[in-house]
Amino acid sequence: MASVPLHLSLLGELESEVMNHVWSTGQGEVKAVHSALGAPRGITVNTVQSTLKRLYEKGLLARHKVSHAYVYEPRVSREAFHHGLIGKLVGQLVNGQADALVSAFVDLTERAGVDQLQRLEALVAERLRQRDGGSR
Amino acid sequence: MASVPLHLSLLGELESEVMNHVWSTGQGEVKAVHSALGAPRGITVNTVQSTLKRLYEKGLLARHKVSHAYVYEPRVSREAFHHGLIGKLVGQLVNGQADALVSAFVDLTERAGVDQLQRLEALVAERLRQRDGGSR
DNA sequence: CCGAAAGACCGACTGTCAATCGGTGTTACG
DNA sequence: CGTAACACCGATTGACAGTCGGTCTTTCGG
Repeated sequence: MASVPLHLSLLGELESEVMNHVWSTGQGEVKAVHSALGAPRGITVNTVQSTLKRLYEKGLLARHKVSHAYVYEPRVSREAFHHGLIGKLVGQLVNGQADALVSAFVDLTERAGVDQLQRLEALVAERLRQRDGGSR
Repeated sequence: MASVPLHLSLLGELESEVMNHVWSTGQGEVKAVHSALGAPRGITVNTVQSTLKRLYEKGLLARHKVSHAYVYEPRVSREAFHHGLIGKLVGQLVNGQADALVSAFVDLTERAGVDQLQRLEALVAERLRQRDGGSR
């Protein structure tokens, strides 16, 4: 019935690291990113620049010129990105059987610690409350 | 601090459909799979066979000979596969900030319906109970 | 025992995409 | 105006998936 295509647009190795760097430091100048990630890898500044540009073209980074150089900065937060990713994955995987997914997730959360489990509980409770007495 | 590589081994288009077919019908003979998925696409039986084989090599399908032909069957359940996928994704994404993830997930679950939200609640409650009074 | 039919494999191509550079313009500044 | 710094474009390499064609092997009715 449901053919599940399964198509997430993930990032490559370098791309991921670059995004993380930019997300962490909140900003990304080619030189800086290269010093932090490129140099250790022994790759050219050029490569880093291309990657930054690709990320920009993918809409994950924003950039603006300062003098004649570009300065990049995140366009979507790490959270938003992850959120979207998980959303897509989940959407594609679960085409009906949300059950399996939910329990799978609880498993994961549990592994992350009891505190997270409790946090999850609180969140769910809140949502349900909003639904119940909520408007809409 | 944490560089998040981000590497999920997803399946291709055809591969996904084949897996779904096998999961649904519980079984996969080349001919059958081809009739169901290949023919409509206008692709050769050969292509389907290659795909089945690749899936087998990836460990997702098992197979055994019946006469001189192979009959495939799922080696991991759809649930297990999804579980694993989500687990990897989550594991790679969240390297510390489990928070964002948890709330993101609740969002998704909510979108799936209140019933799922309640199911989630029940599950969490159960886990917490097990932890509390549980052995270990 | 023999040949056709069914099926499994291997090798080869194409297309997509990330990672990488080199080479070539461009621009800000002393 | 020359140079250093930087942006871009184009090309290459290395995965992979999707697709086949060609070929070797096994099974089975005569």
